Amino acid sequence: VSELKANARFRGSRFRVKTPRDFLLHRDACSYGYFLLEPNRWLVREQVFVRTFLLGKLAVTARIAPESGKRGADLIVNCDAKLTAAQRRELIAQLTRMLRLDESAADIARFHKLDPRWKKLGNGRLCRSPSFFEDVIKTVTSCNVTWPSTVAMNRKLCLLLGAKSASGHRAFPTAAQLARTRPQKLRARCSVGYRDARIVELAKLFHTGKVDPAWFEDRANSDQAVREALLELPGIGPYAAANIMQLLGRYSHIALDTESVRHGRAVLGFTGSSARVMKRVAAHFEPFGDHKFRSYWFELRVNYEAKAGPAHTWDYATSASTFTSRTLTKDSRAKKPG
DNA sequence: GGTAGACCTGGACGC
DNA sequence: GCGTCCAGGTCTACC
Repeated sequence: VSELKANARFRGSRFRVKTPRDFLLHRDACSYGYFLLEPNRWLVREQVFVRTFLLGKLAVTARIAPESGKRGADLIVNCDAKLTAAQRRELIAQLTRMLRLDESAADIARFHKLDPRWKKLGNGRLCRSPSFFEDVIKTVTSCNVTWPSTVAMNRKLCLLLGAKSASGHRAFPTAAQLARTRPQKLRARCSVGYRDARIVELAKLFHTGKVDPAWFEDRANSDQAVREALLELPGIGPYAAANIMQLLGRYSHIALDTESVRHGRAVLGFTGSSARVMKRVAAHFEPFGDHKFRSYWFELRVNYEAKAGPAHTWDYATSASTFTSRTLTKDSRAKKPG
């Protein structure tokens, strides 16, 4: 019954989107933890991705499902509103960025040539946000907190500021919206703590054009230049910069954090201080060169999935509690599911 | 250049 | 139910 009701709300525009020949929605959408963060929803039972997009001023919720279970199947998109041709193009552009549909099978094959461990499964694409801005804010909400807090911050940000679609879902706040929000309000209503001023400051930098997403997305700029520019931003340190770089499709740096240390000790068998283990983890992935983040990330995921099941069986409702309980490790709380 | 401590929130734990 | 402890990355001050 609930499924029927859900479908009834998505009787707006319906269209199909081409995917690369190796693409699988359940694998490539659930490839990085951001698929569990609002306004993204992964419906485990239906294996459908739901997300509210902002198209100009219109918030539109879309249900995205593969036409079949085969690799490279078209995606069928059902919206809760009628879209103009321009709005449809914009939604497809955002979906393309999010699911990395512009990363071809040949691009993924280059990664597999360097690290053949993931060739059979086809792992390569890492899910991200429809915009650079959302990726930056989501990264800030993942710093210095455990996963349930990151989930809560994103949920509350959408609830407080996100535009509402016809089916009642919320979009992610825009830079303009966050830029005119008082930090104290963010802290009180969204549980962002001391990140309040940093989030508003970041939003102002984007809103005023002092941060130009096009510059960061431009492949002509070197990884080093992009990294240095990211480190100039408030709330962005070495971990956040490396994470945002991988979200930009630049995999030459590993986002080293406490999970890296846990992995170094538990899986790679490294010993010594945290700083020493971290250095050894960095050295361990050095042979993977410009693809090292992906090698690192998919290696981490092997452990997550061994303990919590395949990522496409993780849903929003249970992920927060799942990843805070001690089901993943005996001696540490898992922080960032992938 | 390296390091210690403050910054917040929420889960775990002991009582 | 309450209080305490702890995890988590960035930033600033200090050596």
